[in-house]
Amino acid sequence: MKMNITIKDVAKKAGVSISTVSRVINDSKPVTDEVKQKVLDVIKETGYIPNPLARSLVTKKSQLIGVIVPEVSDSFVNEILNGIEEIAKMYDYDILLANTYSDKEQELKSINLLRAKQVEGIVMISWILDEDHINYIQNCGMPATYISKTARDFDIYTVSTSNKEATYDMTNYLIGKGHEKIAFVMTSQDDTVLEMERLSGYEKALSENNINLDNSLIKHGGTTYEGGYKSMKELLEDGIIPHAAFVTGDEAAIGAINAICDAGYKVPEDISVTGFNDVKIAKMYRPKLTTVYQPLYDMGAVAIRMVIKLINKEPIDGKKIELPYRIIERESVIERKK
Amino acid sequence: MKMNITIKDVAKKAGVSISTVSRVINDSKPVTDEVKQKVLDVIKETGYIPNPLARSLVTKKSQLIGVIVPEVSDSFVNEILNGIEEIAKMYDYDILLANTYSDKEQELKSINLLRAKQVEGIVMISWILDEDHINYIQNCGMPATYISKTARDFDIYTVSTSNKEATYDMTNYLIGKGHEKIAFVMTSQDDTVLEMERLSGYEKALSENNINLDNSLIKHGGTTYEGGYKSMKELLEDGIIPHAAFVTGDEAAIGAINAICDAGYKVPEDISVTGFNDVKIAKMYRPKLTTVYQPLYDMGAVAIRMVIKLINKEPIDGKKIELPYRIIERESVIERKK
DNA sequence: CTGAAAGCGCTAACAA
DNA sequence: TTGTTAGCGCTTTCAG
Repeated sequence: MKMNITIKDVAKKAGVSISTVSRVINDSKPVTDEVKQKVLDVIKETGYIPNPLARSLVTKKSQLIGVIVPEVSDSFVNEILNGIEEIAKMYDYDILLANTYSDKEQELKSINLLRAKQVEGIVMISWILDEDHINYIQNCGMPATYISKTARDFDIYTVSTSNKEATYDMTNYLIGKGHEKIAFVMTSQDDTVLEMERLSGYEKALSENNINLDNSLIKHGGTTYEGGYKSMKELLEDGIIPHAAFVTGDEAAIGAINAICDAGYKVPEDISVTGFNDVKIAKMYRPKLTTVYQPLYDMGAVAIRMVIKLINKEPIDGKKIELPYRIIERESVIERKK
Repeated sequence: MKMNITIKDVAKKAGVSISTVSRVINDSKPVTDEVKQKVLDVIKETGYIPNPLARSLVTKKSQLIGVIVPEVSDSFVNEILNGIEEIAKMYDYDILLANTYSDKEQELKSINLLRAKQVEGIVMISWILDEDHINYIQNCGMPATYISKTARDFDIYTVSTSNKEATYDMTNYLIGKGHEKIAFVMTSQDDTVLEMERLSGYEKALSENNINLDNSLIKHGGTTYEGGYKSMKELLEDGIIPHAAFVTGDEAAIGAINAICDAGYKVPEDISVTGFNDVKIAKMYRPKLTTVYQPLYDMGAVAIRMVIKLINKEPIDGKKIELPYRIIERESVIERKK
């Protein structure tokens, strides 16, 4: 368990040159079996580990990928992170993590910071994406993927699920269950693209079923627990009692359910509620949450795989990857009695 | 936004030697204001960023700290991670994350892997700690802190909260509420130290109140949601209906509550339940969970700060840091009617 | 197949 | 105060 054994030490001890040692550890060039074995023995004996810093310096490959996230403790984020981490390790990459707390400044700064740290690529998760982000990502001079619920219209690599369709489907599902007055609690105001995609899915389903759009049913509360709670509370306090609430985030949905319960109503008996993402807690909460399943782990896996491919200049089929979603029926929605 | 500008380029452009440039970027040695300004200008103009790899190679400081965790998506873990990340950044360190999925092999391997990656120190979170871990940590040749719910008796740096006392207090609290038949659902069998500490706290409280220890009330189900659910289900199916259940983990506690509800009992009316950790979900679930608060963020912050101090050979007061805990009374425990 | 030597970008003596 | 130079540990020509 010593340190500081260098390639030199190994070379000397094995009676060969350092280039030969280098060749065997990378098997980059042919080496006689005999010599090879000898070197291998010495390596094992001394416990030599090549210094990746020195290696990176010459190869210009740091084996590092930067991951920018709003917050590790967000369940949407950390389930994705699991996928990122595992695949990265599989390809011998390490992850440099940057928490931004959804601060745009921080997000932009992180890109530079990570680049300075010599990462070879970047995976970014962010709730909100505007032109500054796009510019930064496009000009950062290295492979970058953006994991999002949206961003289909920007010319950057993204992995996502189809929001418009998912929102449309879920709204339809709710309508199919007899609900007409459907509250829609979504991300905060500033996220224009996601906003539009989701809203259009919601509106489309409504109009196809000849239900008038009622703007007072739409809330921009954000996707946090608190946001969901507050939005629903406001709705109820304004005397608006929807048949169902479609909350575009599981934690927010649970916040909404709690707000409903605190106001003396019952879920799903009085008001049905659905979430989005199918995060761990969706199964743990009671009533179990009916929600839109997204393959979070896979989204992370695909995104990191994409940057690795980009780094290695492997062919990629398309800049946009959309992963499938599906509605998971659990207990928070029931048929409305008319 | 170009790359590949090196210290040489800056030196040439500023008409000085590279050492002078090095001096101004590190302000390690005095440089004439005039020259300094000139260099600074060129740096700004070219957008030069020093290559940390090259720097690390010579200074032997990678500015990297390895963090070994069972799983990022565990809420106990990621709330700690927030603290680690933030403080690390504050001291200009980056985090190399290693997920182990609680596999001992992986944990041990990760220590070596991270060392190979030239991290200057390690923070490790692990549910279970045995002598192999201790040996590895002690012999890894670099500063390491262990964040745990236990490990007071090992000669390594740890940050934790006092388990025995917390368990004792919570048990007493439950007894004070009139509960006598108190189920105790804890970590899985193999975690001897934590096991002992917690059990002894539980037993102490019981015996001081003249309540006989009933081993059939003790379950080693682990701290996952599933573990808690299963343990409680088994208990109930064995015809054991406790007055209260003390589950040493919030997610597991919620699992237990669900098992109780699924069996047709009510929480807290029929059975009171408490958790441990006060993780985010404890406030989100209904009934809100009565639990033992632990300063998770602070635990991470303290641990990483400790490692950084160790790296810089700053003085440290004691190898063991115990952070305060406290019982948070919410809704999952009520007074037992006799 | 193997070794010598150059150099990755930087810091840190050592001179000047 | 500044420049020159020798490495840090490694990979990679280039000869042999």
